[in-house]
Amino acid sequence: MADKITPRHVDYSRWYTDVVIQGKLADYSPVKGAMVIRPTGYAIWEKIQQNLDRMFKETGHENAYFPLLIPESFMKKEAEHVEGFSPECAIVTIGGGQELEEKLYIRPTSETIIWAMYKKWIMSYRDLPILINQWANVLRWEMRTRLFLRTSEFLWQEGHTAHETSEEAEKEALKMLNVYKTFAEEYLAIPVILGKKSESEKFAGALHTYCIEAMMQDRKALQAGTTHNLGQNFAKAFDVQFQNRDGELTYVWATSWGVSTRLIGALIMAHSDDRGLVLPPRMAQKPIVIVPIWRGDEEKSAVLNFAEKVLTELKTKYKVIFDSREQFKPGYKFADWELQGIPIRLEIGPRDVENKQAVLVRRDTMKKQSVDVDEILDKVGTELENMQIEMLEKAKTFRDENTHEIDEYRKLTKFFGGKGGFVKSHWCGSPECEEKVKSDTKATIRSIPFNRKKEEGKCIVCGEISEGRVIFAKAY
RNA sequence: CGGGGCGUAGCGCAGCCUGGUAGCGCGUACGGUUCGGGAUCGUAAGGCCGGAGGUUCAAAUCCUCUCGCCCCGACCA
Repeated sequence: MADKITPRHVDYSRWYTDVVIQGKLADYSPVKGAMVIRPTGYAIWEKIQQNLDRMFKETGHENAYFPLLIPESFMKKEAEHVEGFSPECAIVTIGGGQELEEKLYIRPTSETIIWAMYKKWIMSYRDLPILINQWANVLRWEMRTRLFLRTSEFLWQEGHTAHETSEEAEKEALKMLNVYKTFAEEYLAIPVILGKKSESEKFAGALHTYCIEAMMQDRKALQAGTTHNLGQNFAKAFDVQFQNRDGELTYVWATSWGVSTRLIGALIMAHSDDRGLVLPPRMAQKPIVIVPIWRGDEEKSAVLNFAEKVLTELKTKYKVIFDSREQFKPGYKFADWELQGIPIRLEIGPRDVENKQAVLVRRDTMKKQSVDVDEILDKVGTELENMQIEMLEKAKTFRDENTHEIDEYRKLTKFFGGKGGFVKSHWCGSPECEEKVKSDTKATIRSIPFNRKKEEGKCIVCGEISEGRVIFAKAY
């Protein structure tokens, strides 16, 4: 605990790891590439789950659970899918001491097993739509892993829907993208750009992949969530046909969509500072900590008495941490809770008891103010709301300040050789031009934004006609 | 898979070159003084020196093999 966090400007990557480890969010496990999510970190995941789950249900989805193990033959049915995922799969070959007749893949994603089941369940248009979500763990054998951002096993939710028409599937993919956007902005306080992925970046087996893309404090992009219009690819691979309203047999239209524990990494990298985690109030399981301060027994009882009254009042509305640990001095406690991102700290010492006040400190701004205990409930409420809003604003300002329109290739390569950020440039749509930028700068097309201006331009690489700008950035 | 680094107390490390009683800091436990920004003093507990084999009177240290982890690249949510 005495360890200091490496400041962001010294080493961003070490800073991130320090925040995660010292904030007790996660720890390295004995299994390579897999991490342990500790209670403080898991509480954030639970917040993500609670809110998204509610939003999924409000949009008509229901939860189900499919098996962890997928028969090898299923994995091989959709050509692009196999190619995309096979290299990063772990495979079970022995069960009960016996070599298995058919190998079982540990799911890297569940499209295949789910569509095998949908074949059984879908006969008629009357069986549609199916709107199922599952909360699960998946495994992808990654070469290089980073806490939360890329671990071989991770937790996520995956929605898998089946529809009568192409239009309906497209609508669903966009609807869920908007659910993700709302969640990212209103809860995580991370502004996101909605858009479509280029061919090379889309999901293996999808027609289109949509994404919400966010900027981290090192100006790199992080894909925070994706939704896919799978077209009829999986229905064809698994032969899922239904009798439509005209009595004809047709293939089902599909979507899938997911967000993962990576969102916790995004949350950390978007807001935290050199003191540690900064949580938007809505993501804090316990948004308030009270730190009583005293000298000697006499003060101790007076302070604790007073502080407990404040606690009782706040508890009517919030979950509150009351830190009366004897073995630590106040300064230590301040640092400790700052590390864990608690949005509001209330310091209560002898002076405050005398004035019937408490010192309120906001984690994001670190600004202190004295608050009368009579109005403390209101004041805390206002500050929590303000903090939620201001954190989003701050992140948005940062992103906009680091987003630039660039029209010359030389400037583009120079930009990514420097401090980087988001670049809006014209692109003709060819994979070759996209690839050239990638090999020259390591930046990729993160998004073809929905809201881009219709604008005649010339591709920044080849000079061919382009109808709008796309976003280039280095990404996690 | 390529490059680099490292395995010694819970954590971070020194000791290894030049073999000879395993050490430091932090943390932990107990006691005292402290308490408005990471306190301090005292006492104590805590080790198959990653594993196997070899050399030697003697190995954390020398030799061989092996296992694992971390960081940087190519791949990926």
